[in-house]
Amino acid sequence: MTETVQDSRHRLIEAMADLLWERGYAATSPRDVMSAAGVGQGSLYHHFSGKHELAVEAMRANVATAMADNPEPTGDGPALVDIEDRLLRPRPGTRGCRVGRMTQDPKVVEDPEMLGIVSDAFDTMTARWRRLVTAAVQQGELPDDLDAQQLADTLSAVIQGGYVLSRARGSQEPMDSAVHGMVALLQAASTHQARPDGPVAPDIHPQDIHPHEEQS
Amino acid sequence: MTETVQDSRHRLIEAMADLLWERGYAATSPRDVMSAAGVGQGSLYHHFSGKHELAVEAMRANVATAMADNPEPTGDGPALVDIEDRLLRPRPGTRGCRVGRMTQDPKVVEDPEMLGIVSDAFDTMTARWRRLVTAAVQQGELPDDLDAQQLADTLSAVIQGGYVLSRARGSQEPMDSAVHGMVALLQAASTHQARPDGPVAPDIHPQDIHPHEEQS
DNA sequence: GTCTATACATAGATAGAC
DNA sequence: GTCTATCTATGTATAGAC
Repeated sequence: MTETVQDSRHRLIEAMADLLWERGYAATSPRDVMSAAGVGQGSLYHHFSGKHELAVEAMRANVATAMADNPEPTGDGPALVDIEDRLLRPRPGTRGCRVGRMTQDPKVVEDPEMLGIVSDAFDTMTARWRRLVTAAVQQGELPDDLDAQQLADTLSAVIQGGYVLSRARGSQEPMDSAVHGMVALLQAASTHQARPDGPVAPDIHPQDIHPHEEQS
Repeated sequence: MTETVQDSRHRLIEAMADLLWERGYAATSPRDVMSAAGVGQGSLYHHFSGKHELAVEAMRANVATAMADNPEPTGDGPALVDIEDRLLRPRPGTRGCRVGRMTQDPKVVEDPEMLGIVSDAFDTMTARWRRLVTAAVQQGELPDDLDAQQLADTLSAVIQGGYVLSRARGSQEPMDSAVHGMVALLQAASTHQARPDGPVAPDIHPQDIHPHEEQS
């Protein structure tokens, strides 16, 4: 709006977003945020009603970042390859997931507004997985008796669980191991045992294709 | 040791164990624990040096509970069935995992003693999964090019991620969906497409069978 | 808009009576 | 062994100067 575009406000949101990721909501104090943002007491309570309102803004920012890191698939190319690429995308195991982390904070889960942000984010992410699974089934790359919603939840869970394992061991290794195990299992389940290259003819019944129903 | 066997001490550990599960370490205050245990200030600091020492004891108790809920497999019967049974065991999705929950608490992860307890627990759990996978491969129920350690991490991750999804949505459903998706994928990957009943002859190379190397 | 000063509750632990 | 004060530091927010 103004010329300087409320620099302190942005700094506070960025700082809170990082601290939410690193320590969670309950363990982050207003003082921590102001210190990290390099602003005084007054700025926080001028721009926000308090810690809660600032955290809501910061949580939305973290969700936006997570979304951008795992965007809606383009849909050209074989879907199974898209699934594998998505699984193998680099992820900072020991730092944890910006969004999934929030689910362990009782203060977040008890708050409808904050929980809603997290819940919607997972709905969106799972929907992206589900469309990829549906496409892979339609392209004949996965057995057609697989339930797309279930497998989408499984794929989301592998990622989220990978973060938990990596934090428990203080190492990136379990995250990488878990996603590679999932890739191997998908390939084992694939009806096309070892497709060398080239696209696949969508030779199976084109039934359940719902390309856009993000969120709920 | 004594006759009354330190009732307050046990009550404190039980109360702390529940609160660690429900709220985590950082968000649980000594007062909360004493109140839940129904004891006064003095008891806690008589039996323990402070919150940290009590939490360590309580964390060990939670690990023991989690272990007992998912015991070392017996090893008779088809391993793939054991894997599926273990996946489908009832789990309180919205409450989260007593052990995995700890990994999101920076205070826990930064503390070598507490992190060690959690880390060892995951090592043990993953080792149980790994032996089941190895057995299933040997019995010819899963393709022998699967990496047992990787798939074990995947299985652990599905459980831990299921908890995260269930807490995000405030519903048991995603946990159940995720594990069912994993079961379906395992069946799709199974080299025995639909074995009606009866045991399986272990007709494949009996090579890599390491029955006992719990922990590290 | 941003700062410093202040206020009040809670976290975590200690002191000392019984 | 267990209790009730008590203590210091921090969390969270307000007041008011600039």
